[in-house]
Amino acid sequence: MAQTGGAEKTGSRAIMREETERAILDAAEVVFAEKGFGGATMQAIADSCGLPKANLHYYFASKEKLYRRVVERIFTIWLEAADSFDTELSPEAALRSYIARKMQLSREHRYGSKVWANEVMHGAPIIQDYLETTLRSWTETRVAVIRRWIAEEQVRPVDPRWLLYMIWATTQHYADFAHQIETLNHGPLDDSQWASATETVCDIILRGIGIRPDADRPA
Amino acid sequence: MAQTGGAEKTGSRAIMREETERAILDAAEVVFAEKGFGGATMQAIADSCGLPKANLHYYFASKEKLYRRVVERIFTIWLEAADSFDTELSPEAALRSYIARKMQLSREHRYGSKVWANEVMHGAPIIQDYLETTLRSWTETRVAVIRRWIAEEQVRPVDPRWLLYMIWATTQHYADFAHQIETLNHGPLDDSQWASATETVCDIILRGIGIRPDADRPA
DNA sequence: GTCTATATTAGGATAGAC
DNA sequence: GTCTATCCTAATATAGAC
Repeated sequence: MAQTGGAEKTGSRAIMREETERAILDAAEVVFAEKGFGGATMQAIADSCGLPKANLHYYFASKEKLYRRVVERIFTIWLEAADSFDTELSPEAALRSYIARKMQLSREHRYGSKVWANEVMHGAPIIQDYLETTLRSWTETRVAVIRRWIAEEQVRPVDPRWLLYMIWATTQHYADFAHQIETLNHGPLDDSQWASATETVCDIILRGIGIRPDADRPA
Repeated sequence: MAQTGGAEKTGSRAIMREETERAILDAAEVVFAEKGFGGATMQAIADSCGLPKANLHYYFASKEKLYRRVVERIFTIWLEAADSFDTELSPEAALRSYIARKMQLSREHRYGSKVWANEVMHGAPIIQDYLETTLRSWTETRVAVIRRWIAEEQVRPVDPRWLLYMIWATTQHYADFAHQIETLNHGPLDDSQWASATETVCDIILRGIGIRPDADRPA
């Protein structure tokens, strides 16, 4: 039982703690995504990671604190993905890599996306400050870049905000509405369907803002 | 007090009942949208429409039955809007009117949209049958129409499903993520912003699928 | 650190007077 | 049909043994 007294490995107590916390956070993310904050129960989360309910309260003082940690973890992942919108690149390259990354996130972090969507839909009680600081400043820099592209006539004149919202909405839809998509698809999307959807989203948006992605390809 | 015994107007009892039901449903829609099913309480709904909690149970046997009625009412509104995708029209006219109608719905029925999004995100426990019947058949007819447009070379070859998901996602985003949009916008969108967003969404999508909306306009 | 047992409160639902 | 008072389950949170 390395759990109780084991100090045979360097820092094993701290590591054990982190591993347990991570297991709880993983389980909580799924339960919060599927049931919402109000519908989720500590019992369900505990069952899902095979711990007694009381242990959750040992690691996280309250349901709300646990939820907050889940949301913060998701925001971090989103922020990293946001970097793939590289303002140094051409409009086509920057938007393609950003959209592709967001689609990948929707596939790999469906539950995180749902928790985020829930949080925003319910008025962002926990992460309002992130919206007003980090997200706002990220958005403003990208809006400025898109405006520059428009001024340089690399992109057709469109309001950059509506463009960004379209990218967010479309990519996140594949996570948040996965259940609806899978119902219509008679099952989960396979690799080629994900690739096709990503390609189509890129192409429609790029052409939509006046970039011809396959201008140099044979018709 | 026409409420108790009043028969002085034709069918007043039935009318009173409908009015009360409607008031409860309206309040419930907002509370379910803002808190989710699990987070919503009968007390909050009762307070919101100024009735004692017990009256809600007189009109709706359980919280779940009330929720079901709210979701069904929303689905009806959505279905009517779906008719604005008129398969007789040209691709441009059909898609423009459909997108515009969906944007209008997002503006006028923000809470309904959120309830729907919540329901789907949580696995559609209540409306799974609608997804499998009504929504699926509606989708299949539209997919067929778009395929015909593609065959006739009126539309660039894109998978019709990804196109429909993009339209749904983008338009519904303005309702479901209204809080985030309003945070970034320092307040609600005004009339001209809604018009501009609608126009931009139409233009990007139409151009994206190979239709030049302003081909006949002066540059 | 882990787990069993329990305190406490919130919330769905109902009984019964009016 | 409306409202007050209440029942009862479920869920958060904690106490305390191990």
